[in-house]
Amino acid sequence: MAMSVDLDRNVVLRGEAELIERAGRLFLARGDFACAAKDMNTWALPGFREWIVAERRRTRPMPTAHKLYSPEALADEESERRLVEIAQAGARVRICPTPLPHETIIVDWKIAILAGPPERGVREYTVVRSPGVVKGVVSLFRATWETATDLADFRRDRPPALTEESRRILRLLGGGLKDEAAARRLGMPLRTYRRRVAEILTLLDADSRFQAGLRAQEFGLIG
Amino acid sequence: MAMSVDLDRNVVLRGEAELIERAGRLFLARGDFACAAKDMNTWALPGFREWIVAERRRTRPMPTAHKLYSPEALADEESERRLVEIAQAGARVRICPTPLPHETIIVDWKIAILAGPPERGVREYTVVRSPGVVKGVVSLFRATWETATDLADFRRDRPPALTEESRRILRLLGGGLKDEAAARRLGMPLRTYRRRVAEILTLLDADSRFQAGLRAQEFGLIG
DNA sequence: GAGCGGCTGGCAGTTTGCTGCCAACCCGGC
DNA sequence: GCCGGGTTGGCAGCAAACTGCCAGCCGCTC
Repeated sequence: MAMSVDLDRNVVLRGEAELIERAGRLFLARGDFACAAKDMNTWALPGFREWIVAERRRTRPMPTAHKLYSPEALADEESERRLVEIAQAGARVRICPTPLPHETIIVDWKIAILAGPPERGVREYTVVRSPGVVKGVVSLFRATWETATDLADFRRDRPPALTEESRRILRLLGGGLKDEAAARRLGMPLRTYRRRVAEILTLLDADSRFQAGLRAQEFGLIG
Repeated sequence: MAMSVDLDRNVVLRGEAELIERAGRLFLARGDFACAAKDMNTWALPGFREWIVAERRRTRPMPTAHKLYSPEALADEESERRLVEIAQAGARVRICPTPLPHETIIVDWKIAILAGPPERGVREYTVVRSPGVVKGVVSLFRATWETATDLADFRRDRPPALTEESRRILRLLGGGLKDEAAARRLGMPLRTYRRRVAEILTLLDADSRFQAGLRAQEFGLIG
């Protein structure tokens, strides 16, 4: 009896497709949303994440999202930018220096989804509803959250990882070249060049090019 | 005999008005123009300098001007900016660490004007035409010129002296504020704010605000 | 092959920043 | 007071930079 209840409450799903099919609606919960992961290489299934984000944006009031990551989530330029954009979108993001499990998601502090490592390309997801287990997971999450540092603080004194291209752009900007000239020298259309510059500004938390120059020099990203 | 020749050739004039009246035309010589002074506080007579500059700009080809100053010429923001503008206008400017005489002007390497220190507010100018004396002055000038360092080099690793206002503007720029907001916070009209920013860019040898941010941080003008 | 998602790059409209012009003002000497 | 030179600040035109839009392309999976 008690066992069948547990079987019912804790479901094991294999692969993202099955997860979405069987538990997708969970992500639309009106309540809070917490998530811990070691990096940004998750939710590979195309389009689904965007769909969730769009749905959640519609909800009023927008539930707060708590995101906890290992520093690996800032390892490359693209990941870091995504993280920054998540934070700008209103999520509370923290970085935790200690290793995190592959992925843990908590919906409304009532349901937990624990993801295992990929096995032969397929990841295993355990949807946990048992109040006792969830409570444990939640308190673990909360404890880790408390010791973690805010994304903004963490990034304040740590230069972003930049691609070679970005560093080249920084050098051209530092040379005082106009966008037109810099783009030409890189053999790159103006529109793309400006996209790159805008992305770099995001990574540097800069609201203006002046500020970006400041940070770039501060982080020693030039000479 | 020889004495009267020398009297004729070396004229002593008192005060700038007399200098301009009796020797003003010398400054319009088509030939080269060299000048050594310890700072920029010279040629106080209003308008005259501008007149010379305008006249010389008309001459083709424009004679090269050699300007030699002590580091005091960069002591304050205004002097430094004027110096930079002189250099941008095509004059060759060098800074000489050793003390320079009050002021020495050489026209076309043929006539020298030596200015003494102000006595009771009036400065004494000696216009020298004797070839021997001029030759001596010229070779002195040339020797000093050779040991002096170019303005650009001198300024490269030396932060400009900034007023408190300029530093406040730098902080606002570093805060990522738009011109509109920054000007409002300083209680300053937009036009004036932008004038100040442009002046600061000149002092920092920056062609863009990004570059200015770079330099400002490099010189530690922010934190 | 078709379908899909993401990136690209041109266009155009907006914002932001830059600068010449000029009347108004301030401040010194006379 | 007057004058002359310098600074100021509004305006307007221009240059530079930012951004939304969207068609087209690339790489991927099915």
